[in-house]
Amino acid sequence: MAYLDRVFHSLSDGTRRAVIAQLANGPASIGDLAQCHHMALPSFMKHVRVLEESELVMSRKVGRVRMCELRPDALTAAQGWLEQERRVWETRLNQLDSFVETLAEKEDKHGRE
Amino acid sequence: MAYLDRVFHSLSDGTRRAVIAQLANGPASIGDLAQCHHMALPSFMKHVRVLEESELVMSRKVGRVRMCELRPDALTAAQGWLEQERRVWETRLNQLDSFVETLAEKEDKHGRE
DNA sequence: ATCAAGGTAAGCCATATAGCTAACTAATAA
DNA sequence: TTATTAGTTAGCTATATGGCTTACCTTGAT
Repeated sequence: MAYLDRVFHSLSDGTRRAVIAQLANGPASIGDLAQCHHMALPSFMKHVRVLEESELVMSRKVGRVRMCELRPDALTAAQGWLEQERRVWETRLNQLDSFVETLAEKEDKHGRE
Repeated sequence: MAYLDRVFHSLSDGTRRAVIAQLANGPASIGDLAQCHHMALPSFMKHVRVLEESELVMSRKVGRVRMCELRPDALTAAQGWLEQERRVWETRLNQLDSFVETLAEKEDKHGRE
């Protein structure tokens, strides 16, 4: 699976988006996260693994608890893709606009002849 | 499934992202899209359906061919979510920064005492 | 040294996904 | 009117997902 596939797949789950939102406010342990989403620990581990594989989150063990935190550049790839596509789209719309405008001008001239 | 779930899920597939990129350059029929991705028509229909259910794409039938086009506001929801999360994250970092700075100042003062 | 707590591994289950083929429908071209 | 073309529906397969439980391992507290 490609990198962007993993990123967007990570984001496609409400629980994982909530985790990201939560981690944006500071690190948390797996236990904390699981408890506050009313989910069994192993279930939550999977989410954390997905988030790590998409490089949105990183974690390390301190004693027997694993702390998770958001990666600094977490969302830039996704944002980058969206922005680029939007730019292409808007550029095309502008071109269409001016094309239609040109047409209208010609129509106009034609009308006046 | 929630709206954002659907949107990000749509974007989590390379083929669908390619379709979006393609449609940003103008409308296309299902047949066109399928052919240019070397895929059977019915397989492609599923992708188009997913894209429509996530409100990224709309389509209508003209004669016997179905034309697909990007929705004007397609990517704004996804962009919005990303931007907001990023803002939260950066705000927190700034606060941390100034907190550390304050600490450093106090340390400094303390040192001079 | 022992026990509790937090995490991890393994494996079960129901559902969803991404692809396919084959059969059907509806619009167009000959 | 008959073929051809473009979509569509139905159904198959293999794999992935999101949840669970149960058993195990490590670390920290008593």
